[in-house]
Amino acid sequence: MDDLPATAPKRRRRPRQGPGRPAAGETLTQAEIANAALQLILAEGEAALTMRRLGEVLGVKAMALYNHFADKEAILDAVAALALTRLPAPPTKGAWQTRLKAICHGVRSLARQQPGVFRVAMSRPTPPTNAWLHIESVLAALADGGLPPAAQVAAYNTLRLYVQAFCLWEIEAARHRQDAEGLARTAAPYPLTTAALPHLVAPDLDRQFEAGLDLILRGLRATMER
Amino acid sequence: MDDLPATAPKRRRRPRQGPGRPAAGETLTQAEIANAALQLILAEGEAALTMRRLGEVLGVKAMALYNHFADKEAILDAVAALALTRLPAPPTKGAWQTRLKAICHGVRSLARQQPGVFRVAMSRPTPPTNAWLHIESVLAALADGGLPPAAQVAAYNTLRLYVQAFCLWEIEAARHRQDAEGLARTAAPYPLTTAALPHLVAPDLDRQFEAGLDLILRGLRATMER
DNA sequence: ACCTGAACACCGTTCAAGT
DNA sequence: ACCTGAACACCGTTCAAGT
Repeated sequence: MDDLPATAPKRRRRPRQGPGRPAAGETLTQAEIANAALQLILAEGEAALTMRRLGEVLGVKAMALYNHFADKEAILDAVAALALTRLPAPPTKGAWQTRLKAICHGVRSLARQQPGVFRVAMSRPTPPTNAWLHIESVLAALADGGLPPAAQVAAYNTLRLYVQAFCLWEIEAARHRQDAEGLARTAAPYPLTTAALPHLVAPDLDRQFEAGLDLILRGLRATMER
Repeated sequence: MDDLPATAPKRRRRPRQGPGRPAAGETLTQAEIANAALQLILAEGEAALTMRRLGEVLGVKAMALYNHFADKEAILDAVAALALTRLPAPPTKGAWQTRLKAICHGVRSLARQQPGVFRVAMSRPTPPTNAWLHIESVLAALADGGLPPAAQVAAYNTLRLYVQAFCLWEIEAARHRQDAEGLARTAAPYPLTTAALPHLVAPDLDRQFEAGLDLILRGLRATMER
């Protein structure tokens, strides 16, 4: 065994390891941290994203992170902004209905690919500024349909709220197995619920997503025709 | 000063204090705990609901709660079930559209009255069994509109997801002031977004809720007529 | 049967100290 | 300028002990 010199070789440079680390300079950057946080959620889930664990992944103590972000909330905001980056570029050609559908499907597929990241992104009180690009594309489709600004926003919000809520629901449903038998028992007093129970307890999520989207788009078309 | 006897007067009976405590027996009950939890959220917000704090409100140590509930999650489930109790009884007469609207408005007003409780209720992975009553009333309205079970469920879910997401959004919006000026700057490159910005940044929430509801109901009517 | 004390294994964050 | 060690004020939960 070697005995260490009085001034032990202090590794100032953090070890480069793990997929979360991009080609790194000598010092931590915000982008590096946000990226590692996203990868951590991707690999181990939201609960794994703690300051100590994130520091560990980056080869640094938790407290070092506070030199680059005000607090954990700020890191989550950065993750949300990063997640939006993964959305496909909004379509620019085609009928307004098909463009809207494409945008919504893009959101859903992102949610399915990165459920934990999606949940984090949705939990942010204010959307990241790079969301404007996608909002613009929705408003553009609605404007093509002939809606004035106020109605564009109302329709945008309706669509957005439905899609977001659906995706969060789908993620949650994937986590929890339902006790179909138990539910049937408690629903017994309600005839219509009982009749519809198979669809309630084991919905075809692809169909459901499409049906909700179609409902809203049909409502939109009816509004425009009037 | 008195010196205490070896067997100090141990107060077995918890003090009766605070609005969270119903007329109480000698021992804790599940209903008592769930009620106190709901009142605590109502009075001090979701963050205040910790096992220690809840015990304190009930005049008991945190660990005593584990005699009545498996864990904190189970308490939150009980709170969710309790919250549903506050929903108005579903309407039984009137056109199916007006009945659906009344149900949705009932949910929204509950959310506005008890935002913290509503958030907790919405965060539960599985809805409480006393939700069937309200589901039945929605399905009944949709059945009156002529929809078969599968379509009833699709429409129910669309409506439910929109209403829930809207209410959570409204609660969140009430919490966070937006920096309108900063948003205008970041949105500058996007003409339609900029044009619609007043509606985006300071939406008329009453109008928005109604517009979304109308959109979905109009879509439903169009579906039925076909 | 129900409640308590002490402890465990965590959190996010502050602050003074090091280089 | 950036990172660290130690500490603070919390969490939910377990477990043995008391009555």
